[in-house]
Amino acid sequence: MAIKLDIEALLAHLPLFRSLDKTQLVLMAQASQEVRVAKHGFVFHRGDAASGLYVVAVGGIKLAIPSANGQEKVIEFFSPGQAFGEAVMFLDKPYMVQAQALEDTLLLWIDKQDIYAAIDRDPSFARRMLAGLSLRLHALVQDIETVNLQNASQRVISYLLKQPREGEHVQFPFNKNVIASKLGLTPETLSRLLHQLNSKGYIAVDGRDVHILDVPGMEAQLYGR
Amino acid sequence: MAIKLDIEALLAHLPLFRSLDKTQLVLMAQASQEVRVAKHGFVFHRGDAASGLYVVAVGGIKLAIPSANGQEKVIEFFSPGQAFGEAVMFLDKPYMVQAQALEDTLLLWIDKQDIYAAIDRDPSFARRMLAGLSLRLHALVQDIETVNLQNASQRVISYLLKQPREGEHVQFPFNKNVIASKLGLTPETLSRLLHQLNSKGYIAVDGRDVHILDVPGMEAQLYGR
DNA sequence: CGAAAGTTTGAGTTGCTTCAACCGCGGTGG
DNA sequence: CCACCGCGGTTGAAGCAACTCAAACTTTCG
Repeated sequence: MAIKLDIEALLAHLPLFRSLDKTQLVLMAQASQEVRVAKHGFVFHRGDAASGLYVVAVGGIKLAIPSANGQEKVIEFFSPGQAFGEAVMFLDKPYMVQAQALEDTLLLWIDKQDIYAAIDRDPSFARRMLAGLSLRLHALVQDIETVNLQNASQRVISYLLKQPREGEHVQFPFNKNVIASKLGLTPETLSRLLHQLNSKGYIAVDGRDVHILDVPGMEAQLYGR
Repeated sequence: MAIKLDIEALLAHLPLFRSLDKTQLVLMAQASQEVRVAKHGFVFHRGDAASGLYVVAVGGIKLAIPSANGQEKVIEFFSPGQAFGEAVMFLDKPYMVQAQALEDTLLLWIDKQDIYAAIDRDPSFARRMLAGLSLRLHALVQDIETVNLQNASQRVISYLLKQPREGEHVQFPFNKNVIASKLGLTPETLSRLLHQLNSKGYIAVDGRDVHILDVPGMEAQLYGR
């Protein structure tokens, strides 16, 4: 974990900061702090006070809602270049989710005040921020849609089809039990459904590797039956 | 539906516009247009292009995701003073939800460009906008929590406890039908659960009127068992 | 190489839905 | 004025999709 990084360069190609000019970028870079979190380590817990936002530089983060009985519901994943924790920052509420590292992760942390300053200096930064939040909102609404309007099999199918794929090849980025939670399923159910889609000839499963064989057939499942 | 309204005064006490000074308020009022929608009428459908935001002046609106088989999943309700449609405005995507009037409703519509202009003129307006979106996001995450982590009975209980109540009295603002959809239940299940909570002595149901009798007992249901 | 974590498979259970019938009430037209 | 319709709501019975529990198998990693 001894990575030396050029914060300014890193920030420069984040969507969020792309509109900033050189001067502001330098200010932002100065304002940000490195945070290192080991795999399975927590960035924050539910109930913690929010005083800034995080940007993933290296690694991966999952946001989840913890439940009483040790369960958790995964809300979203964040990979390098993505920001999280911005939403709560603008409210004066504590986090209602927890953030946990899926692998050894390097984050940048930027204080609320510095973000506010950037908003005041540059309206187009405010717009980017607004667009970012809107995107997040959009994704959540989609999640609500899948959980409420689609059955287990359809959820798996739409997840697979939504994954970025090279050719017909897709790979699960994390443990299946984390994916299952994101989809609102138990790991057992996910396993069974993958097996089922496999034997129906829609996909070919091999561990975390999946080959999508019949896109039209799968899409048909999302509407018919 | 022949209400004459003072747009400026109306806007003035919306949280969103509260920070605007007199000059800007006038600009905003000039930019906004009245839109009238009869009960059950649609403000927009899924797939429509979004080019501005709406503020409820009189009446009530529900946002919902339509599904193939004529079902729909209710996402949120909006009452006078609340704004909706802002999120999609910042993205260049069509609406993924539909907005329908729950009663005869009067809306104000403000064009995207005018909102952008206000953001550019006044950073504190941008902040309010950000806070508004964050709040929306927060609510959605809570919904995801209830749907995924609580059973049907707990969902009804938390809904009842969340409703604004005068003394111990609560009233369903709409058809139980619509409430059920918001909670991710069928109307039948909602009816049965209300009956059940009634006979257990937690509440007293009379049509749309509910008396909350045993708050501690209900809260206990959210954790235990 | 061994322990721990992740995954699959099987069997049994259940919470909620579905389907269907029925009730009560408000509106409407004959 | 009353019969009728239609809609929102309730109640009952039956079904099923997904979960729970449990055990075996596989991969990961110290």
